Amino acid sequence: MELRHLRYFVAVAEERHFGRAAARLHMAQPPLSQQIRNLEDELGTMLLHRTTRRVDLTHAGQAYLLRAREILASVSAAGEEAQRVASGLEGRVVMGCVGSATYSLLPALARALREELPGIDFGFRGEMLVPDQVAALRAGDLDMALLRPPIDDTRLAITKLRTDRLVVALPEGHRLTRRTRLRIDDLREEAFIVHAGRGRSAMDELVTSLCHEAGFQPRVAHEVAESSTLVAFVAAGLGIAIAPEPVRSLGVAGTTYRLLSGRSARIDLAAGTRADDDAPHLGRVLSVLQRVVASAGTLSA
Amino acid sequence: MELRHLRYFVAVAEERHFGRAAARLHMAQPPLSQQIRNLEDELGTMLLHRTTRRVDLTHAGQAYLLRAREILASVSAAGEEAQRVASGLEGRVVMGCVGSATYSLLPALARALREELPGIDFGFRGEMLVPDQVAALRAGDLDMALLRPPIDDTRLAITKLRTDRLVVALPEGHRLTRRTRLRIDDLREEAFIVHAGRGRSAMDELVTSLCHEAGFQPRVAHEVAESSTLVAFVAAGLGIAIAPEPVRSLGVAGTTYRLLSGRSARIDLAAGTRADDDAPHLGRVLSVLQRVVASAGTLSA
DNA sequence: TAAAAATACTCCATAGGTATTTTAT
DNA sequence: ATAAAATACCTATGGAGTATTTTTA
Repeated sequence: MELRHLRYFVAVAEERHFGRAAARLHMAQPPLSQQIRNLEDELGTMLLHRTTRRVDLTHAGQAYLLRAREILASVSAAGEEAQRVASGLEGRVVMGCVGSATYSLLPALARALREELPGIDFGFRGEMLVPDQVAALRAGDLDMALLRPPIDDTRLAITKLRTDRLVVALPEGHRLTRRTRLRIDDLREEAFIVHAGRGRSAMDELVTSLCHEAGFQPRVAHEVAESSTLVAFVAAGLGIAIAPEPVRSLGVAGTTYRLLSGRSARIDLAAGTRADDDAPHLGRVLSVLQRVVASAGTLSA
Repeated sequence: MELRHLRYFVAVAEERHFGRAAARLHMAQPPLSQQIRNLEDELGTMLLHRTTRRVDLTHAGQAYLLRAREILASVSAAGEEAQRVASGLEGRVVMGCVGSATYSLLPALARALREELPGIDFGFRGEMLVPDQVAALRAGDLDMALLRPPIDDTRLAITKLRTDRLVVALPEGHRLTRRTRLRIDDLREEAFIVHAGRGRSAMDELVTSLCHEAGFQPRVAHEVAESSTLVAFVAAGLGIAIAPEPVRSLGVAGTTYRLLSGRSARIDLAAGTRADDDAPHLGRVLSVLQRVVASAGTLSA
């Protein structure tokens, strides 16, 4: 049994004439008759009812014609699908995102990806902490993660996407809101609200090191798991927080932001994948990602 | 592109080793490598990543493996389906039934058919009048009809199933209920409730001819479209009706039945199909039908 | 009797086999 | 050094062509 048999049978069934079917198949009539006979012998069932005047499908032949067409279409589709997979136009990506980019970047990214790579099936998980992203990537639960370096894991490939400035989130009416820019030293007496998870996040490490540089130990008032909670706590007057500039886009009432000065008051956004993951579509996803990241998700350069 | 290519690819993908795959396929390794290469050339996509130590699937290969397995399974399934169709184990039958057999015969028949011919897809339409059945058969809306002969249409094939006795349906307390058997002549003064539709039904023709034999014209009080309505009208005291014995199984409160004597007080039940319909499953359906009809649907021989 | 499918045969393209080389670990 | 795939070349099965016969409407 070969696809040839199906192609020949479909031709004869459609033409209802061996001669015309043979012409359509660019072959002579006798070998076509022979192949159809071989097919019927192999199936153990007559598919055609022949007279010299007319070729008719038997009931079995009618059923087989439907299936044969489906199979031939599947064979073509399978080849095309393989090509799309190879060229990175088809595939699945589950993408994780740190809290600070979840609300600003992820929606625009999801829209752009669905529009520009419609063949790729996306899953998104926002508000993830970096250590969880690393574990999920390695476990295969994520295929790509938008995270905050540094990442100390050689099994992951990290691509830097952009650098975000840092802002201080202040409750409305806070005394520091009178200033347009703040230095880290201005926060010496403040209560800090920080992220907490199963491990230290890059953002928290940075905040701690910035304070140490300025010669003080930050006073941690609350630990929260999500950026939205962080901002809500600030709005509630429970303390202040340092965050990447994109959290401004959360726009929670009662919170004001001020840029933090200093060369080191910056944090990178990067994309992480498994270093051994050579899925062809990841390259395409990454290039869309780089373009979207450059144009959206931050309010200034 | 032939099924051979898919079979070979599946074998190599599963064995992850050209040599073992070739052994499984009862062939030598070089022609197997050759065919896989031909497949990849035709698809324009690498499916396997070869080293001398390991054969791995590319991403395109992984996608293609799934499709190839599906296609090979479809090919087998298509052959088996064709055989089942040819042997009458698969197909579709829409079956019509006259009102007088709808409630007694049809449920038992449906159960038996679904049990004994699970591969066949059945549709049932009960309470049909014979002229409508004939038209529906010819239009292809029905494939088989349980009807009351005679049928005067050479394009239909009629198979007699059994002969039903006739009963008189009487309102409870009617004077004739004192007798155990009735002659047609006893009904001379009664008001008749008869079937009506787009044409005369066999049952009505028979009632009229029985009365004429007895020397009177039946007085028709009401015309109804369904057997259930007929019996309900009798129960309501609107008249009497003559019907095939199986209508007894309707069991409507307020109606009593008495057998009608006489050699001609009988009517056949038959199955009708299109004479040119040679669908293999019809024979199987018909034989189940004959067995069910013999054992059920009538209260006596 | 005429149109079309089935036979009978012939040929050659290519699937498959054998021997060997190349390659990556 | 070795296991395994690729290459080169050969063989032969069977798919396809040509000529003819058979069938039935």
